[in-house]
Amino acid sequence: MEESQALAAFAALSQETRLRIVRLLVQGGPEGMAAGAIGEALGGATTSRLSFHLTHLEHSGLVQSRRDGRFIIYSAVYPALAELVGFLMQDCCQGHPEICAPAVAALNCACAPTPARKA
Amino acid sequence: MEESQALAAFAALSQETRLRIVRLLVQGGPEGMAAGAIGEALGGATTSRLSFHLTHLEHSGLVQSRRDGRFIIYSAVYPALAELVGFLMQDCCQGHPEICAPAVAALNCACAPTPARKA
DNA sequence: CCATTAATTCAACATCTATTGAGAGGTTGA
DNA sequence: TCAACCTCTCAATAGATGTTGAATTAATGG
Repeated sequence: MEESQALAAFAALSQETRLRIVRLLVQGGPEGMAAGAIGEALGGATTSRLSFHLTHLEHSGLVQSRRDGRFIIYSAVYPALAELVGFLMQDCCQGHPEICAPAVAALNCACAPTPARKA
Repeated sequence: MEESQALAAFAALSQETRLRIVRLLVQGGPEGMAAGAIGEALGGATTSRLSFHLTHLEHSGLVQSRRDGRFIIYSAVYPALAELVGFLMQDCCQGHPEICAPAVAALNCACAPTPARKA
């Protein structure tokens, strides 16, 4: 992953509305959600504001969209999120896993088994 | 982790100089690096600019500092980084690990054994 | 105690970013 | 085709952020 992409992604995540959208879509799974549904879930966001942030997120590569009839469905781009995390934590423990192992354990994701969980 | 902390952290990471500093410190381990050494490693950054960004990072919680004689040593706060990632990816697979497992595998960190590595 | 080294603070300026409200583009079913 | 619906685009404004250079604080050694 290139630095410029990472910067764009972090910039996208540094805004309240956008961070909420990304977390919503991450939890929403691959099916995604229509723009209107996202707006309802967030509450109190004009359509133009929402559109601005969704476009921003799409340009950052963290979110993708497809049209379904009148709706535009947005969904999280999981590989992009993972690459971003990988870019940030690259070479985090230089042969000394004990340094960051407890930190990584905090990931608390069912699909990233930690030594503690022994999966 | 609270949303406001996450927003501050992502904002900190969305700036070129600061992202480079964090990655440098992540790779630098718990011992940390003096402000001057960080400046040299980055190349071409005035001391005031560097100080501005280091202070910004410290306020965000991603980096901590301690004085050692004339030097001020900065180091990464690993648990904060992990919490941030956890906050972003929370409930990313709602019982369907196959959705984000390949993504998480991209983490590529020796201290986060993936199913593929069977550690 | 003075000179030197290390790093921070401050104010001013330029730049970037988000919000708002009005209007326009596509899509569907009658 | 028309009306209803969902969403996007645009220009103006207000607010937040980064850079610069000069001055300042703090610690060390002679």
